[in-house]
Amino acid sequence: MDKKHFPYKFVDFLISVHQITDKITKDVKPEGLTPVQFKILEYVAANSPTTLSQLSDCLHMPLPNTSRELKKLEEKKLCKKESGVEDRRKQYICLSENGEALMQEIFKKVESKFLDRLKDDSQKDLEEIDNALKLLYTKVFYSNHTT
Amino acid sequence: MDKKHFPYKFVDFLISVHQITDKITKDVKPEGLTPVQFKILEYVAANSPTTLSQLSDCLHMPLPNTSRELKKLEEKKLCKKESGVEDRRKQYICLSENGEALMQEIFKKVESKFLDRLKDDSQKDLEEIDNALKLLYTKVFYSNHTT
DNA sequence: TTATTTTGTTATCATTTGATAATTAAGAGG
DNA sequence: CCTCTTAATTATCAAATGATAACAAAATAA
Repeated sequence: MDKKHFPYKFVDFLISVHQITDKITKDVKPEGLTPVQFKILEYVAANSPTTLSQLSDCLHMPLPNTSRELKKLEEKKLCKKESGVEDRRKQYICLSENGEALMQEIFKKVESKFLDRLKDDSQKDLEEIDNALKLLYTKVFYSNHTT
Repeated sequence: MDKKHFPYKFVDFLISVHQITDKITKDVKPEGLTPVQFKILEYVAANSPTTLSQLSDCLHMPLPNTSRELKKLEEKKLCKKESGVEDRRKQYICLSENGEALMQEIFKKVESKFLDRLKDDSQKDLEEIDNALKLLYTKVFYSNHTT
């Protein structure tokens, strides 16, 4: 297979995405949550239900710290923890009702800020963008839970 | 304009990109650099030359802290600082030779890890992906330096 | 049964990062 | 000249995060 390298660089793309996302999410982040706590909420929102170990693995933070931060999130009534039935060591983690509401509101704001950036684009442009998002999502930024 | 919302959600895309990128850059990050310091290097690599104020603005960190961390980066011989000629208050910041080399090596590794994910794709797929990256870059994740 | 592994908790300490005030130096404008 | 603003530095303290050890409880294997 002739794998000549891309004319376009992933790194450029990633840095750009990262910068814009940072800028947009900046004034959307709720008060009273530390960055790490927000990261956890984000992860749980996208991968619910999950376990402490999985959280710890995927967010690259030691289990004791994950446990500590999750405890705080429970105290803030944003997360729920529940022992598994088949394996009672495992703690299954979900967002609470409050947590769901919070994250949905935040996601909605982010979504609308991005759509604002596209307000001068034609319907055709929007469709192209939509297709590009889908394509990259399925072909590149898929997550293989096998590793 | 009929701005019906996208079938595909930006937030899903962003979270996915963020997770994959995190995973891929994790074992690429150099020893002896704190996360913030790496973030600074990344920014400088992409926006060189820049100033302390700009760094502070874009990375959402207070100027004194930016100054402190940059000083450490200078001590590690990864950044250079130079007073402006027209306005001698401004400090223009670039990567040093070492810094350039370090970041290029890291970017290269990230790049190749992404290409690894695509090793089973056809040439046609790769072209489509390349086009999608370009499209999103120019239409969505462009940075307007005007704000 | 006993030993071992997995999952998570609690406690503790070091490091990193955030936040703020005080200060210096240079430019802008009166 | 003097005042005001901007860019950056230094110092300091609080808060968040990282890292590690010791422990407990449930599953698994011997």
